[in-house]
Amino acid sequence: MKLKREFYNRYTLDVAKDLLGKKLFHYINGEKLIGKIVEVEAYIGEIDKAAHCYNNKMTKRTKVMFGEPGYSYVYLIYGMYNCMNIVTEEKGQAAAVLIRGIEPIKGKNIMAYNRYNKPFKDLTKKQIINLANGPGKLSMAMSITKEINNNMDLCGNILWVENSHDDDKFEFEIITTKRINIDYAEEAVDFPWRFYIKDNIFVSRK
DNA sequence: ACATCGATCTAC
DNA sequence: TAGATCGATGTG
Repeated sequence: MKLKREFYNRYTLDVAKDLLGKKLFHYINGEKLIGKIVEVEAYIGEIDKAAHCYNNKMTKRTKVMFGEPGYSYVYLIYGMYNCMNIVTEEKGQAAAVLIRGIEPIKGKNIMAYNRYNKPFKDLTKKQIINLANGPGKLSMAMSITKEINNNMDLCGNILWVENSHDDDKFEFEIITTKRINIDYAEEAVDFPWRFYIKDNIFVSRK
């Protein structure tokens, strides 16, 4: 079932943990690309020097994070890669969850072409692992770009998240760590706001 | 107008 | 471990 807005309208750390194991959908060119979310990070504007919206700084780019929960925040990083976030908490509270890793479920052949320009069956074991185990990689694999997918309502029919009965069958343990590549963020460097599924091979790093 | 830099990835 | 690569942002 598609997650409703109420799911996202909660404390960001809870949303982040609860997104693990859920499935990210992107309907594009008549095909459904699906990946299980295995790694996330939380960003909360008010107190978090690592967040683009730190100190509730609203710019053209960060505006979406101040809006309704359940919208996408997709931005370009290092001039080359897209990163996808999901806006959380009530309107006016700037916060989001960065999706950092997915396990490819459906549309694997398209993902393989998006990443390596060849069919899934020709991928090496290493390339399969590297299909979507990072925020830039998963955006490329799932054809998510800021031009098309930023500020998109996840309660719509293009980009959304679902839970399923399958999820209940698989118990998993959540590992909590510091976030990655935010060395500039002073005390926020140590916030334990990264979460991932223990032992899942599609997590970006242990 | 212009300088700076990044919630990354890849190849060396 | 360094280089790619460019839009957003801040400053003047």
